[in-house]
Formats: sequence, structure tokens, C-alpha cells
Amino acid sequence: MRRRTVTMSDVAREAGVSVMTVSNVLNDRSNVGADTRLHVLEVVDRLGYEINLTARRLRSGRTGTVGLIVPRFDLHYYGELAALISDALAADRMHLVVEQSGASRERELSALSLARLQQYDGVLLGAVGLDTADLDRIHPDLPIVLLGEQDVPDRYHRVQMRNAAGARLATEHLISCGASRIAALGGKLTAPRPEMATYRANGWAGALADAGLDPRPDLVIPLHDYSIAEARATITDVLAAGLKIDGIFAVTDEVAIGALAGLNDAGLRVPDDVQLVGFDNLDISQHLTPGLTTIDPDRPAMVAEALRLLRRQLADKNAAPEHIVSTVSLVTRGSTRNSPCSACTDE
Amino acid sequence: MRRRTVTMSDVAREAGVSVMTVSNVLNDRSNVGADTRLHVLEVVDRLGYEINLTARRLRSGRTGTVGLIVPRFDLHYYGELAALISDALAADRMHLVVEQSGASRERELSALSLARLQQYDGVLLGAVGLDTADLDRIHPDLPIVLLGEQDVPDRYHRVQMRNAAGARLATEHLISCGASRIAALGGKLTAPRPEMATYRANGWAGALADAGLDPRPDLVIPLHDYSIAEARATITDVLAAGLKIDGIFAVTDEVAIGALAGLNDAGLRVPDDVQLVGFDNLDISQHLTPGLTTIDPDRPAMVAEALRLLRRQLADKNAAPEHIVSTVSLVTRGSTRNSPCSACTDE
DNA sequence: GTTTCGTAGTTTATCGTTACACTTTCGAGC
DNA sequence: GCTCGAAAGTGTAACGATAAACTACGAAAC
Repeated sequence: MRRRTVTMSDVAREAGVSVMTVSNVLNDRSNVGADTRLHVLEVVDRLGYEINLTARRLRSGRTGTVGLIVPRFDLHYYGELAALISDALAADRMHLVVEQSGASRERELSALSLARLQQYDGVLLGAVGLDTADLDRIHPDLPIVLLGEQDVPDRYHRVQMRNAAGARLATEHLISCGASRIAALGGKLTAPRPEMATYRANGWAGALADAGLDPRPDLVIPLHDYSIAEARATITDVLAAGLKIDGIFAVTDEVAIGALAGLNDAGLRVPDDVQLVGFDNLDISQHLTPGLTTIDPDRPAMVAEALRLLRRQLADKNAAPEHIVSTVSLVTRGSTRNSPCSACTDE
Repeated sequence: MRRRTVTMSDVAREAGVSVMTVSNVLNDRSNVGADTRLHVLEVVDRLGYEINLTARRLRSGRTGTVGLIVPRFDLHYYGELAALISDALAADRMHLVVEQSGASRERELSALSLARLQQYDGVLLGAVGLDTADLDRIHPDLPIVLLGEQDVPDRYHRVQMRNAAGARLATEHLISCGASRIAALGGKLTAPRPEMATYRANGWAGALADAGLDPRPDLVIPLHDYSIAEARATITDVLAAGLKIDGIFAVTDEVAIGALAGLNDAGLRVPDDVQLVGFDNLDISQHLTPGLTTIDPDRPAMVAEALRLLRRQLADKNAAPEHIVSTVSLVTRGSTRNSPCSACTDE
């Protein structure tokens, strides 16, 4: 039971060849005769040998593994993103592992230590609250692609979303559907550093201003963790406090789901009393009642671009950084009014 | 720019001590003088040294990392589970990484190869479609805890859910609320190997039989991927085909969410026309309209038990396997009828 | 007949740590 | 004065693989 795990030299001894030949067989290198190869493979099988990836990594530097760092495991957005990336990487015979950077800054820095990240061939960094100085610490020689809305120096490869444009699209749609008192739930007008919530609030404010409406600060309702529960409770509170609205732009679909629940709690109907638009086009959003009108960030395209940037860096460490901005589109469903046929724009 | 990464011997040379002393400092071993320690730490900081975890792992065998293998990244259940585990592991100064075993058996075997798993100090194996033979291949000397409903030999440590009991609880509740034609959406009466869908279908059948109702096979509606979209489409189909029901036990909350959408599509009201119960108590379920009555598997307790089993194996490789069965409870909300006050049993 | 070359291997030197065994110094104990 | 033990540190050999350089040998080239 306590048997030591089988190593390559066990296989070599048993097969009567050198360790290097075993390595050559297992890595499909060309300098092995056909019968030797078969014999080695037979011995590998018989002894149940499995390669030690740690040793291979130490020597060769390659791991075949890409890391994806997300803020939290239980955010639906990242779950869907991870599934897409994982499938796409399988084509390159690479493997995805996901780590959580965590809520606290301390845990974030620990998850993002160079030490951890260097275990991967490349890293996809989901929107995390790092500043430029933090990023610089992990810069050395590691292919990184930033996914999301951080505002970082040009030397980083990254794929961004058209946050402001999407928010504007959402808000314009609400206006065109007849809403005029439109809240930005989860938005922030100012923040120490630009982030998702500020970009999207800016898009909201721009659309209102263009329509001759006043983006009043009391219509910007900040959130902390953007959870469904927080959004629901917050909507309940602001309604109880007397805020009058006929439209809500929620900065994420999760926030919109919370808003929907809060509106229901208050006896307000969607879209009759209050219209609602989200942002992210989560899989679940189309299955709510009513279906959630939302902004689709075209995640498949984002993933494709991100992996292209990663492969480029893998192939050439000094590849010039690219800055991709993915397009967004409006998906209208039942949570806003003028969708003559909800199937039209639905996928 | 092309600078080599700093190694321990760079630090040692710069600090004028041996490599071992640097190692001793960084691992908080006791045989280092206070001033030497400070000096080494200063040099580490100055050179920006970060330990190479790969080398440490190869030499010491320890990684400080636990792997969680889940069937898919975009299943909400596993997202929530992963977040809980990650938080709990932080207390042990360990780190969680999540891998997806994937849809296809081929990718499953690759993700679960001993080679991959041996990179972790321990592995939590979420419900995956492995049979006993597969499990045996990855047995050697690796702390593993199985999470979920696999039917595996006693020598594996595992934490199970009371699947049948939960399904029975759900179905009994539907019956007590006046439903009599109750479908088991996503259930399976038979399968090559017992799995979640069969256990839960058995609980459903048991409850019906005990109540003197016939668990007719046409009320068992199988699913393949248990996605929201599939459940919605399937419900639409069976209703169109003329199936008459006044209650649905959905084998997971995601399936229930799809069922809810399908019922809405068909113009059926929940709970007035059809009552609905799910299983898993996802975070989102309480925020649906109506709130979803469901079975709560007490994930925090499951996680605590799973980590206890893991720690036991970490401390003693030959720890006797334990087989924990976690308790389930009913959470009643608006999707079933007699919840006099939905807040009562809600969290 | 000698040189060249391609095929099929082997040998050796690491990759960056840590385990283990060893040395040195110094104060306490008798 | 001498032994003993603890404290503080050093040297060497792995951990298990791979890169790179090298060998042996038969066939083709000239």
C-alpha cells in the first residue's frame, strides 16, 4: 500500500532503455525506433506510470495550464466565462484552472503573488481591484491578459468591454421605451480609480444628458458587493424612502435580478410600472419572468480575443501589447416595454 | 527586461549566507539568528525574490493547494460550493483552485489523471461520472474526498447528501400542499450506475407510494444536461404533449428555474396551477418570483465535514475512511401553497 | 575506400528548492 | 579544565524530469 510512486527511471530500468528514451517516447520525439516505442509504452502501461508534472515544469518551464483569476467563484458572470475559456483552451490541448482572488485586499495579493502565477504558462486576470503598482510587481516574464475594465498602462495586453457604450445603449433603450426617471443601480459617479461601476454610470449619465434629462445624483444608487441580495434590499430601501422611478439601469444582471425581486416585493410591476435593463446577458437572464432586457458583451468574442492575445505572448514573449475593445449589443426582452416580439432579438 | 528571475542562491550570495539559511528564514525554521533573519528578509525584499513553488513542491511534496474538481464551471451549485470552500481553506492558509472535469468522458479522464491531481496536496472531487475502476487508478497516496452522490467502495472518504430523503421531503411537501399529479423533472428511474437523478427520483417515488399515489413512469421526465434551457424546453414539450400535472419536483434548482420559465410560457401560474419544488437552495432561488421552495443541503456543514476529512488524511495518510451523510431540510417559499408566512422558514 | 549523413539512442548537467547530516561556537555544569 | 548540549549555520545530495551535446552504426555519396 505504501508503495512509492513509479518514476521514469523505474520504467527505464524495466524496459532496458535509458531514462531519456522513455522521455522521448512520452513526448513523441522522433528519435525512437518503432519497436522500442511500443515496448516502452507497454511497460509504462504495465507499471501504471504517470508523469510527474511538477518535475517536468521545473525543468522545462512549460505546464500546459492557464490560470484564470476571478474575484469570486460564485459570480455567475465568471462561471460562464470560465466555462467558455475552458472549452476554447481544450482545442490547444491546454487546461484551465480557476483561482479566486477573494474579497479582501490581503487575500487578493496572496492569490496574485508572482509565486502563484508563475505556476501557469499564462494568466487571464479577471477584473480585480489591483492598481498599477500591484500589476507591475507581477509583470516579469509572464504572459498575462487582463480581462475587464481596469485602467492600466499600455504595456499590458488586454480585452476590455465597451462599458460606457453598453450603459448608454441600455439607458437610451429605457428612454425610448418611455422611461424618464431612470436610476443607475450599482453605479458610481466617482471612485478613487475608474472601475466598472463608474464607466457604466458615465454611460448612463451621458444618455440621460443627451436626451435632455438630468442625471441627478440621487438616481445613482451605489452598491458594495453587487450581490442579488444587496440589490434587492437596496431597492426596497430607496423605494421605501420615497424615490420615484420608472426605469432602472442595473450595472449587472445579478443586480438586475435583485432589483426585480425588490420591485416585486414593493408591488411594482415590471415593465408596467418600472422598466429594467441589466448588463452581462447571463444565461439565466432569459429565463426570468419577465425576461431581462440586457446588454450582451459577446463573451465568446472576448474569450477568443483574450486567447489570441495569450497565444501571441506564448509564441513571442516580446509581442507588442494589444488593447482589444469588444463590442456590446442590446438584447430586448420582457423587462422593457417596446419589444414587439421578444423572440426577435433574443438568441 | 530579459532578466532572469531571482533565485534563492542570488539572495544567499547577496546576503552573504548559505542557500539553506535563506530557506530556513523563509520557512520560519528555528535555527536562524534574529539579526540574520532580518538581514535576509531585507535582501529578499530588495531583490524582489519570490519563491519558486514548483521547485519547492518537487522537493518537499507540499503545495499548500487543494484542488476542487467540478463537472462544469457554470453550474451555480458548484460556484457557491467553491466560494464556501475557498473561504474555509483560507483559515488553514491553504489555497483552492478549481478545475472542470468537463462534459466528455475523454476530457474528464484527462482532468482527473493522477498526473494532474498529484499537483495538489489534496483533492475534493465533485460529483463526476467516474466509475470505481477510474477511481482506483487515481487512488495512490493522494488525499481525496468525494463530494456528492457517487456510489463508491468504502475505502474512499466521502461526504454525501441525503438525496432520497431530500426528494422525499420535497414530494411530501407538494402532496401536503394538495398536489397529486406530481412530475419528477430530471429524474431517472434506472441508470447504469446510481446517480443524483436516480436517488432523487427514488425519493420522489417513495413519497408518492407512501401517500397512496402511483409514481407513474410518464411522470418521470429525464434530462441530459440539467441546464435551465433544457428544463424549460422539456416542460414546454411535455405540456404541449398533453401531460397534466399540478406539481413538479425538479431535481435541482436550476432545473426548477427552467421549469418555472416553461410553466410561465404555457400560461400556467405557480403555485396556483402547478406547485414547484427544487433541490439545492441556490442563493438565487430565494430571489425568484415566486420564491422557490427547495431542499437545503446545508452546504456549509458539508464543506466543514469535507475539509475535516481532508485534514485528517493530510495529517495521517492511513486515516480510516469516513462516510459522512449530511442532513437536508425543506425551505418553503412562494412556489408552493401552504407557506402561511414565507419569511418563517426562509433564511 | 573514405567521407558524410541520418537514425536511434545515451550521457551529463541542470531546473530551484529542501532534507539530512555535519560543523562550529559558546555558555553551563561539575 | 573538560565534557556536554543547544544554537546557528553550512555542504551535499536528492526530488523527477528535460535540454543539449555526444556516440554508434549502417547506408548513401563521391
